[in-house]
This record gives sequence, structure tokens and C-alpha cells, in this order.
Amino acid sequence: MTTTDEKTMTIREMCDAYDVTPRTLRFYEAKELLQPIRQGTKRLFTKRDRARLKLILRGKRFGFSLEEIRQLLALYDLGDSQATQIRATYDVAQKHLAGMIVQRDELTAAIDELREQLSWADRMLADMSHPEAAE
Amino acid sequence: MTTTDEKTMTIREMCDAYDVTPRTLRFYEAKELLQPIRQGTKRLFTKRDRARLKLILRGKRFGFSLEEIRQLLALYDLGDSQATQIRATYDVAQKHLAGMIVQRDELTAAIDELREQLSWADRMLADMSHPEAAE
DNA sequence: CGTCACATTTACGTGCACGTCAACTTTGCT
DNA sequence: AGCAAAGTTGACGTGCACGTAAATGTGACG
Repeated sequence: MTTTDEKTMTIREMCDAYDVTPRTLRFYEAKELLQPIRQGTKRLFTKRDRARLKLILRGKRFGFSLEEIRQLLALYDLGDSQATQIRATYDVAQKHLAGMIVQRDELTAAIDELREQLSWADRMLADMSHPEAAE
Repeated sequence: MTTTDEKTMTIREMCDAYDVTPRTLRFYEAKELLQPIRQGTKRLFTKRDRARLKLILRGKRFGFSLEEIRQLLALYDLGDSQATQIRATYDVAQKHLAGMIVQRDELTAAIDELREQLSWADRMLADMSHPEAAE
């Protein structure tokens, strides 16, 4: 069995696939969010890197900082950690989870509010459109 | 009934109430997110300002930029706008709403994933805690 | 009337998340 | 072998969202 299932991607392929710039990927590597392997001087991004990148990009959409995301990524990386380390990371993740649930609930509330405002504006626009005689 | 229900707040009262700095409030005013009235040189924040600040802070938690939030605030301010302006703002808001819904769905998915990871780590921690003789 | 706490303007500084440009190597193709 | 395309490492620049310090104003109180 060859390791060929670990199809690696070049930096450009990654950029095209995930709509990011080379700078961004190198930046993430510098921040230890990604660890592409090096073939000579070039970077080769593995399946693992791609999975992590997806999580990074999603985390960003939720307003997490890269440092916070780094903490989260550690959780998905528990295989090579020790129990103490796991515990710490586990606790961090618990807090994140709680925060995310709060955030979702707030988001749901905000969605409802905005929906109401929109339907209000909708009616308002309807009123303003037809020359207000009678109906 | 007097207009006393329009209790205004000083900058410090605002800071204490919403856990922000004076700098932040002045910054938001400069960006036209808030319009406190001026008593001489000092700022007085109205009920309206407080409502807007709540929205600003919540928007930030969702990862919106101040500029995006400014757009959203305009929607809650339709009373003094014209129809054309309303239309534009309305469309902006529609997009935001759609984005928020996507975001919530993603967030829900992320919550579920993280939950799974946590329960996995949980079992792992359990295994590592009690000395397992078998193999 | 002084002063002392709090507010204001002005302006430069900071951390984050990259963008951009220069100056190389490295690789792929003819 | 030669050359352009693509990748690499610095290093400096940028936009956002404020922080922070300096100088000044203002008003309530003993």
C-alpha cells in the first residue's frame, strides 16, 4: 500500500481550492496552524492541513481569533498528547462550546429581530409604492 | 408624562453599564454609529444610543465589522429615510439575514462536531485515568 | 477663588491579519 | 543549457479597532 492516498497539494492548488492567498497559508504556517511538509523548499499540504484549514476558515467566520482557533485545533489533535495536556485542552474546548451555544442562541434571536424589521420595512415599502388613494 | 423617560447617561455611566471604554464610545461616534447629544462639550447618551450600542456589541460578537454594523443600524433607522434609500438598505439587510442564517447553520454543525470531539476526549480521559490491566 | 475629578480633542502607538514588493532559488519545459 | 513560471524568505506597508498619553476645558464644591 502506497502513501498515495495522502495526495498532497501545492500552495497554488490550495489557494484555488479554498480561496486564500499564498501569504495567508504561509502566515498560518508561521502561526503553527498548518504544518505542510517540505519537499526541498516547497510546501506540500496534506489532507490533514486541508481539514485544519477548513476549520480555520470556519472559525474565522464565527469571529474567533487565530490564536483561539489554534487552541481549538489542538483538540482535534489529541492523538499524540498526554492526559494532562488533554485535560487542559478539553477544558478550553468546553468553554468554547459553551460560548458557541450562547452565540448561536443570540444569533437566532438576532435573526428573528432582523426578520421582524424586514417585514416592517416590507410593509412600509408596499405602502410607499402604490399611490395612497384607497384600496 | 414628561420626557423624563429619555434619561440620558454620561460617558462613564455608559462605560460601566456596557463594559466599554470612553475611547470606544467616542470612536463609535466618530464612525457615526452613535449620536449622543451635546450638553456644552460633553456627551449625553440617549435611550436610542443605548439600543444602538447593544446592537453594535452583539454584531461584533458575530464577527461583523463596524462598517457592516453601520449598514445594519441604518435599517433600524428607516423612519427618516426615503423609499429609494430604504430599498437599498433593505437589500443589504436581506443579504445580512441570509448570511446570518448560513452562519447559524454552520455554527450548529460546528457545535455538534465539537461535542463529538469532546465526548471522544471524554472517553479517552476515562480510559487513561483508571489503570487498565488488559493488554 | 482655587482645585480636583472628570471630560474633551489631538495625535501618535499597538496588535491582529494579512497585502505587497524585492530579491532570490527551484522547477518544468523546450 | 536556458528561461519563464512558480515558490521562498525577509521586510515593510495597510486597514481596522481601538489604547494611550498630552494638553486643555469645565463644573461642582469647600
